Amino acid sequence: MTTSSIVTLLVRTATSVPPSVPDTADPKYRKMRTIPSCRESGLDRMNNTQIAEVFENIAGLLEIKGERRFVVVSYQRAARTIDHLPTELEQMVREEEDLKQIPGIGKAIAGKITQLATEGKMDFYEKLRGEFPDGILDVMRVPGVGPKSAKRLWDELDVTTVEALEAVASDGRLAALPRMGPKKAKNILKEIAAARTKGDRVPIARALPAAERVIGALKERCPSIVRIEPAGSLRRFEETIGDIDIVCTATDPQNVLDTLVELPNVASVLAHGEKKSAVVLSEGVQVDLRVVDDSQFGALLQYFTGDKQHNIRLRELAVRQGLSVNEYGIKDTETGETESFTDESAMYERLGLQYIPPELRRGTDEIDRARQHSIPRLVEVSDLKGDLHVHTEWSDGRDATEMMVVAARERGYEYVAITDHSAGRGIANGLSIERLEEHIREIRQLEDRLGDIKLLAGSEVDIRADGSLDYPDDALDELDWVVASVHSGMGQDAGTMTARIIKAMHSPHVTAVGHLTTRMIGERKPIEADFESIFEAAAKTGTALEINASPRRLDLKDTHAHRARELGVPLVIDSDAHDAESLDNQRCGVAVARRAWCEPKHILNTLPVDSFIKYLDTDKPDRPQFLAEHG
DNA sequence: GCCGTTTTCGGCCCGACTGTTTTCAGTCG
Repeated sequence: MTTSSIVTLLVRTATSVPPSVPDTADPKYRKMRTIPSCRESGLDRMNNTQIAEVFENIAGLLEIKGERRFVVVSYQRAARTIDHLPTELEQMVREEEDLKQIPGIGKAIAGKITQLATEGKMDFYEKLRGEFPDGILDVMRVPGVGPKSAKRLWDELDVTTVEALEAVASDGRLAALPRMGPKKAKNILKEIAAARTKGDRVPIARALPAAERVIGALKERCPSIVRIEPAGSLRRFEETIGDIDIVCTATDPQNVLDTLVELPNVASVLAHGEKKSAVVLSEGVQVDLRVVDDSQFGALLQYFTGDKQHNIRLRELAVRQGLSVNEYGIKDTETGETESFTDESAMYERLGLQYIPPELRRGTDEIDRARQHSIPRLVEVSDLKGDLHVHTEWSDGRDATEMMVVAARERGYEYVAITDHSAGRGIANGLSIERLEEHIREIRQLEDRLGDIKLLAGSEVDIRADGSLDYPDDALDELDWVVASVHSGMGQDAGTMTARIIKAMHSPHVTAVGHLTTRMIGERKPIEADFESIFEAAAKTGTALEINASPRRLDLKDTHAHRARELGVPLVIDSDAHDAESLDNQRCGVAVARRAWCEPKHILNTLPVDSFIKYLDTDKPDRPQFLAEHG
């Protein structure tokens, strides 16, 4: 089969699958219609996510208006860049930093950001928005409806909402338009219906085990598999996943594709061809499996890993070298010959680039860094020497202390901190002072008995609403490691919350602050606080900040970890395991750290046990300096 | 609108399908 026919097959099956579309009834998408300006939202200031949303909307409206493509693309790129920025733009504007240093942001966009940050509004956006009905972006975001169609539907049928779109698609008016037709109408109705039933993006906590089960099941059943790997947002470790992309090579491709659609937990089959199968699992997650020739694996993996901006930037670079990158390899523009790549790193190397880990592929400055060969060696799971946030059956964990410790030892750790909840966490069976003392004795005895792993008697101590800690000082004195966390009063205003957390950091007993924002991805919103001030206080007081590796939390998130690292805050990657198996959460925390460009030296628990004990023996405010010198 | 070990002006990623058309515009990833 020729390359092009393979592609045809791939894409044909791909497009027959209803893609994940935004649920237009979801309040999240309603919100996009209005400017989330500072005053309207009642916040003190606009955060980067909100600013990014404004630029995304500008791009959409300009597209409908028929603005040149490259202008639209510029706004889109700026939006994405802003969303990934470690520092809040408001703060950068306040401190008069030069926004034009940010890749993708030039004079015009910098000016617009400055107005947004200082005045809470943007004249350009206000005027642009006034030219269109509110719901026009919702209409355009229905798959199959692009900017041109949205404009025509508005002009000719007065369609300004998804409901109106549904009406004209149903009653034949849409089909009657030139260059539309009955099939188009039918597809749009299908997409609207799909958007209403299908969920949003899936938190990585759900997608990850689902992907692993599928890959495991395929490997077990298909001995012909040569290579099989997750791609797309899962491989880049985004917090939420649209669908699970899996790339595979095998000596018997058809067998692999047939096996997928016959797996027991497959709820429905969306496509089943010679090069691709797509299914929806019973838990509601879509899986796309692509099987290709082993010689093209590198290029295809690169292409399907993305992200989109990264691939665009990579291809731009290739063009300047007289080359052209596509999903089959790298084509020489003059000779027209395409070079295949069995692995990604050879492909990057061919373009004069250092290998770029998937977590860094965001189209910001990673390609420039790769060109200078200045991408650092990022932290890996194997660098971790300990886990400093572990629960047992003494509070709300499932397994016994010894079982947790033995499991930690099996993972090669030199030390582990047992950190059950403090007394105030009644719901989590928090330890009274008496039980705490008893538990400490158990931990000391266990350490003596095992002899080959350092155990730290610790606690995850509640930070109360007023910033005091949930154990008195003399109890905290007995502990080797204290993770202080917010578990209640999460609705406090930003000022109160910030002061509360900083007060806890000033306690000499608090070695780290756990899951700073308390968010649960897709379930619970983060606290509101002045994170810049908290990071500064952490650096000053020598309080480590946790990257909580529970995939439901991932807290610190990547941009926060990035900023904390820049400010010299010691970071610690913790599993927050409530059973032995969850100690493996660490890889999720490591992925967050990698997205924050963290090297082993930035992560406290990469220290070998001797250095780690010296760290704890260091005066608290001097600890960041100690880590900088010994990490 | 952004950007420059070719460029401060003239470029700007790539390949594919669908639905509508008789050669292509619009859309998608």
